[in-house]
Amino acid sequence: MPEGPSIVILKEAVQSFAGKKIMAALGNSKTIDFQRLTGKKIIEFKSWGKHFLICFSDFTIRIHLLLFGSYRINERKETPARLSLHFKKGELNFYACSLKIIERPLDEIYDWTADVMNECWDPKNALKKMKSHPGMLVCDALLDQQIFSGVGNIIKNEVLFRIRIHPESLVGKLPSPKMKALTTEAVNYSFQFLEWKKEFTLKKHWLAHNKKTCPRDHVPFRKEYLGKTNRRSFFCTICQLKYV
DNA sequence: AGTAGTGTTCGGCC
DNA sequence: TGGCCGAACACTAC
Repeated sequence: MPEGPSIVILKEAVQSFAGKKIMAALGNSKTIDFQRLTGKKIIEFKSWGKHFLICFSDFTIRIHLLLFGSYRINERKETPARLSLHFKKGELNFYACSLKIIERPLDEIYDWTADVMNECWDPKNALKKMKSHPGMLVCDALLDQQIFSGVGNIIKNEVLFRIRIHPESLVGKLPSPKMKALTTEAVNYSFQFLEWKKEFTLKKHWLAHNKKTCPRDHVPFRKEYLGKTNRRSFFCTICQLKYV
């Protein structure tokens, strides 16, 4: 489910509920006051990276699907919903997700230029942020939601393979064209991810993630748990250069 | 059939 | 004070 492009798919899928009034709200969430939602009109749906945002006139529900979260539109699962929104016609159900009410205006909270899928995305800001952390590993930089909001582990592995950079390269040691390629490919692959996910052909197009052999050099991929968060990294030690 | 993982937060511990 | 670690979430795919 949950990398940025999947949230864009969710946002598109729920558009019919934009502008609609919530007739009833329920679920097993401990952080949501369901009373507050009933009778409220959804102004619009937004997203920031992996955050899905349901906007009302005076507050916003932030939904994060984490690793296992899921949703159903006009359908229900067996398990109890964390948040279930009922409309005059249809319903929207979320499961195993993290919910939070945001009271402040979103523009005060979110840097829209950091979201690789957003039209406000600005690579100059990403470059500036990376330059302020020269000792950071590129694998950590790509997963840093303040720099590349929406990028997850699959996108990280695919981007680094495509631009031939070793995940343990230091941000400050990347030649400037490689820095640029990082920002360009993070966006480019995210939109390819979006299209392939819609076609249900995402996995078929993986070149590195979960793969055994490098398609360029025909040698085994390294599989290591790297970076601050010890996430799975698949990389080729021949074609992916380590800048240190 | 068991296990790891597209992610993040939080609390405990050193 | 801060960084590191495990737990929690609950399901699917290999």
